[in-house]
Amino acid sequence: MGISDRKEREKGEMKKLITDAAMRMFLEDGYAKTSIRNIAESIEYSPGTIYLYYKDKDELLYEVQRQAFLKLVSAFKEHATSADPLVRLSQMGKTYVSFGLENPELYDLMFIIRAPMNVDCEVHDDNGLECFGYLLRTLEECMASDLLIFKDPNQAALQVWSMMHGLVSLNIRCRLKIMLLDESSMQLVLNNAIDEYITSIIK
Amino acid sequence: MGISDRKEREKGEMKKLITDAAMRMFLEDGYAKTSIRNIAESIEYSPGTIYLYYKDKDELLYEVQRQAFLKLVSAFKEHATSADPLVRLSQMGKTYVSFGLENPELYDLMFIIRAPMNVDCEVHDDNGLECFGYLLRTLEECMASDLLIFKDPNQAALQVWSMMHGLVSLNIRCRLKIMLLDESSMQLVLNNAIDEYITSIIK
DNA sequence: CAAAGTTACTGAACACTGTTCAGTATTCCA
DNA sequence: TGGAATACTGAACAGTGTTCAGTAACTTTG
Repeated sequence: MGISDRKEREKGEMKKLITDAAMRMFLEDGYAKTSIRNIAESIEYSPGTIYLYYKDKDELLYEVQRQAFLKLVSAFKEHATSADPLVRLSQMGKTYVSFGLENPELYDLMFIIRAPMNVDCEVHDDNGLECFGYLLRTLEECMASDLLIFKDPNQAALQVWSMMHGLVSLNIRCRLKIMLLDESSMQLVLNNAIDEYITSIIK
Repeated sequence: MGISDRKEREKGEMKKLITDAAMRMFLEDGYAKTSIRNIAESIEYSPGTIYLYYKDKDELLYEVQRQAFLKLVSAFKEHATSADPLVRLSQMGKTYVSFGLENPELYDLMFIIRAPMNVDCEVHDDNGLECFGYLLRTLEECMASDLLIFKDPNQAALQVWSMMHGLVSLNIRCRLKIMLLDESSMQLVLNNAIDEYITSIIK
């Protein structure tokens, strides 16, 4: 049956058409300001059509999230490659923070917003699991050589991630304006914070 | 003129009536799920009336934010009172995280959400300045006795705050579900993280 | 005390939002 | 070629923040 194969393929292409448009518009204007009608208009379909491929706006978000986490993993694979796990940890921190500052809308939908329509706090597949695993393995490698102050790799991951997420999210939400830094020195201050933090957790 | 005095007073009372209702409903259902119509209904006025006292929904948010920061300051003043600045720092960390976990919707509107209607990243008065000052003074006191590893109090505040905010906000947004902890052990893990972190920044 | 002026409030209306679904047009298979 | 399956539409529903002409109550003035 070549026809049902083609149908399958076309369905996939349509889903991709939608998520690509969604990704583009989420990146540009953010999740909240992008409406289903806008997405439909940009791909020249009616609003109803999108619901034939995605259950609701949240499901569209999860799909874009999935791709966003792939992007983050790629960034890690590109910039956090040192054989030395301590150096790699530092590279990961800087990669993570840069990723957040360079893609604020993407970071937003990955880690900050809550999808407003449905019930919160569901686990969404393996979104981010690979990223977390990447961090966990690096920390385990560090701790195998007794290089860090932590007792438990999960505790370590929690703390490192919290620090990096704190830096990025407070910055994205402009809560650091309270410190009266100009934008140019911000990147410097953040990098300094990462370095200082990594130093402080080394035994 | 006693009449204009009364008018002034009545205007204040009306504003308080509105913000009290808003605070109650934001706390219960969150900012996004609370509509102007709901607030109006709960105080038995028409939706338009609210706009005679507050420019828009954001201004209502800022007012509630102001009160929320007062609450946080009170919590500090109640639970972070040790004369020893190091102990006080630890108390502040635990108070901050508890505050976040016990009032997630309040924490949300203070530090996480972005008001969706208007332009972002404006500085909103002195919201949170007192809280930040409280932290800064404690850190300065610690550093005056050369107790911490930091070089600059502002850098110190940035890092401490980022860590605490990271812990709370990742938890509130359920991103720590990836670590597969049950809810009861979460508070323990977080407290442990705070202790470990404070220890790691002591010289 | 009554008329005029001021103020407080209303609720319909506007332009949006996510979502649904009866109806239509197209494609597929017998 | 006719009937079934599929793909898509766009109007409609219930909700949102916000505005504003119109009304009702209160205050000041003649």
